[in-house]
Amino acid sequence: MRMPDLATPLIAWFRHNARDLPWRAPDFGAWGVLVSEFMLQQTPVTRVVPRLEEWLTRWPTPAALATEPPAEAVRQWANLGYPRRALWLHRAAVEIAERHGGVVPRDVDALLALTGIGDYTARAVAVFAYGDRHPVVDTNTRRVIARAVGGCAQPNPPSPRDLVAMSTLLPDGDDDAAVVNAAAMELGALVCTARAPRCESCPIADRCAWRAAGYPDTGDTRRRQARYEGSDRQARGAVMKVLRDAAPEPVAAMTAIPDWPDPRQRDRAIDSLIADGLIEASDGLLHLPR
DNA sequence: TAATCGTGGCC
DNA sequence: TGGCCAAGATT
Repeated sequence: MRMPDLATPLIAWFRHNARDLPWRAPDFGAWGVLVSEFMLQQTPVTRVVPRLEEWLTRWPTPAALATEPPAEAVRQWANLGYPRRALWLHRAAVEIAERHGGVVPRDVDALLALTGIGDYTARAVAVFAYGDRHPVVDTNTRRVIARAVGGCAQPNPPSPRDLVAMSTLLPDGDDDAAVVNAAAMELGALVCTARAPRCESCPIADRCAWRAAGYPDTGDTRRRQARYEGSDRQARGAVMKVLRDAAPEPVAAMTAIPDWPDPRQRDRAIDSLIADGLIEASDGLLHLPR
C-alpha cells in the first residue's frame, strides 16, 4: 500500500488553523517548551496555559527552579493533577542544572535520561524547541494515523511502531518536520477528535483510509478509566489539596481529611503519597517534600 | 503488558 | 447524570 502525501495538506491546513498557543512563539525557549510538555501530559490545553505563564514568571530557568525545595514546585503545580509530575519536573530541573550546565539538552537520549521524560516529551522538546527531525507521537497523532492511514476508528495501544509510522509521514528536511508533527497533533485535537470528528472540514479527508472504507466501527481496544468517586486517587488528591493549602505549615496526620468516610483508605493514601515522595512525615506532622 | 496516577469540563 | 476524555510516564 502506498502512503499518500499527508504532509503537504497538513502543512497548509496548520498555517491557517493552528491555535495561537504560547509555546508556539518563536522565542519561547526550550525551558518553556519543556515545562509546557510536562504540564500537557494528560492535562487539557486550556487548563495549562495560565499555570504555565505563572510557572515561567516565577522560574524563568531550570536553575531557578532547582534552587527551590520540591515543596514549592508541588505547591505551584496547584490543581493541574498528577502532582508527581511537579516532583519530576523539579528533579529534571536539578538534573539539567547539574549535568547540563543549566541548558535543556537537545539530544533525545539525553532528554530521555531526565526524570519524567518519556518517548513523547523527549522528542517534543527536540523537535519543537530545537527544530530537529524526529517523529513526535501523542494520543492525537496516533488517532489521526489510525484513521487516515490504518482505516481504523481507534488507535491500538501505544507502541514503538507509532514512531515508525509517523517517520514515514515526515518530509525529508528538518524545516517542515516540526510543522508536520505539530499539524498531526493539532488535527487530532481540533478536527479528528475522539468523539464526533469533523470530517467535513478535514484537510486530508480525500485521502483518509477510514473515510474511504465508509467509517467502519473497527472495535475499541481502550480500557475504561477506573471510577474516580470513592477511589484511592480521590483520597490522595484530597490529602494533597489540604497540604498545598496549608503550606508552608505542616498538617497533623490525624486531621488530614478528617471526615473521610473510610479511615483505612485515608491512611493508605497518606502512606502511598509518602512512598511516592509527594509528602513527608515527621513527629506525626505531614508536609510537602523539602 | 497492564495498572496506576488528578482534575474538571463536556455531552 | 455519569461516563468519556484530556500534548504520558513509570513500575
